[in-house]
Amino acid sequence: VVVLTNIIPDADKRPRLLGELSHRSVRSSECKYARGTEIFGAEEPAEYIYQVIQGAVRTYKLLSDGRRQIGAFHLAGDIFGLENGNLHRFTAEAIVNTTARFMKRESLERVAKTNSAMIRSILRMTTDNLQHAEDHTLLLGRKTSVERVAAFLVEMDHRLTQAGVMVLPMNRRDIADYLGLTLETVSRALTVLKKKGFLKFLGVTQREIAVMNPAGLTELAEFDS
Amino acid sequence: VVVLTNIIPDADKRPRLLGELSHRSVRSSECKYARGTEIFGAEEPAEYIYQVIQGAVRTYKLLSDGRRQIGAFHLAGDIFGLENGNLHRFTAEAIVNTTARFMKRESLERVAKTNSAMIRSILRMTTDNLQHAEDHTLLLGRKTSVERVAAFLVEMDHRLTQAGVMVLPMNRRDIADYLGLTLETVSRALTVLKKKGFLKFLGVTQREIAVMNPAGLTELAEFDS
DNA sequence: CGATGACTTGAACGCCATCAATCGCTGTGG
DNA sequence: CCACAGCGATTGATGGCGTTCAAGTCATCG
Repeated sequence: VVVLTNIIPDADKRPRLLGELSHRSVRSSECKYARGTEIFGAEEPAEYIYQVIQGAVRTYKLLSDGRRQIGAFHLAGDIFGLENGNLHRFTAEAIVNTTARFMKRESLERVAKTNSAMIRSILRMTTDNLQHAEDHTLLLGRKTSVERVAAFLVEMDHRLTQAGVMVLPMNRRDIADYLGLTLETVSRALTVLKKKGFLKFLGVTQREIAVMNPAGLTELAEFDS
Repeated sequence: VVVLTNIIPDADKRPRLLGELSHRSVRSSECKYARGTEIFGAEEPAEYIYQVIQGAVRTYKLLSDGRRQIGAFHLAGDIFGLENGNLHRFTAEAIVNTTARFMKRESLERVAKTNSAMIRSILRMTTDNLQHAEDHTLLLGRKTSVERVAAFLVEMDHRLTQAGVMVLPMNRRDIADYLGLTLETVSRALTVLKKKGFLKFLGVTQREIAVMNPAGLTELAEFDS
């Protein structure tokens, strides 16, 4: 499944891609994953950390009977698979055909031992993940279905809208498993928002969405306080 | 509300209390909070970080209409209020009369600038918080009411059972707001677990609980994979 | 074209929320 | 000392939101 397509011997020469993590002594490689394939599994040794170059990734946990909770979607530029223990706590899968860069966690830790800027970067990313997870607990614990979908749209709007249109890489089931709902409920909530005039479907696929009323959507999403 | 009771000029002399955070140049103080009082509010500047010496603390977020989601309970020894941004993301309140130690965040950061062991400690604590939040999203997104209450009991059993009995510091509403339920549903779930013989109420208050069947409870709680 | 997958929509059900009554314990004041 | 208010908790009755089950549409692909 994993096809190595390129070896980049010196990450430092392509500074923008891994952002703060770039460091001359950390080597990284690129790799393509077909739609639907696993990148790493929960409880596997966390040998690498990853950055999405192009495409989209979901990270999730499963219960024994198959119930799934997606913790986050990772889009171009996002880092995922960063663990502090030795094992991955989520399974990661490509949502669409995806290119990811990866680097040995070991190398990162070796650098972090002596380079406090690197530790800071890792801390910063961990904190960002924490903040996202905390906001998500409020959503999952206390928001209604329409509020959840509105919050999802606001989040995705920020992350992938270009020229007034966002093209969702994930299907309704993924959205549902991210929001703690069923795909039918997600669909109904989208219909409600469409009827309110907050959004429009553009293409034939129902995944190209234009937000008509960002303020209304944000208010509905019931963010903090 | 905040009553300063003690100034400890050199944290290093009491190494066990602040654990990994102990450092000779970080000064900390102690303080008592009466049951129900606020320790810090969401969106306030994060001037201090705290450790529970005795008692219990809840940290939560609110929606505009009063819906509340408790993110975590903090018991003796737990650190809370650690932020990487400049503002607190939760409100913190004492659940019962509580003694907490606190120290200037600024001092901590000053030490962290040159002391990589300190950054590591902070990273470790942040990671622990992240892991807890991630497990909690699975619970809130996908578990049934009885599974949630069972998971809560397993968690609390580990953290505060002594001599086979745990004495919960929080009331049913707090538990409900932690689990994304109502207090009535929590009460009914506890009744179900009692009737199954998994637990017993001991005192007159319904907050002293003995777990009769930890394995059964853990299975019901539906932890990962 | 038939098969398949993604999505929507409808109908019925069920879990949990809501509303309400009751119980027991605690503390307070007559 | 006891009546009574107040709080925490349980229990019951009812209702509603989201789930489940099912049908149907549309686009894609063999």
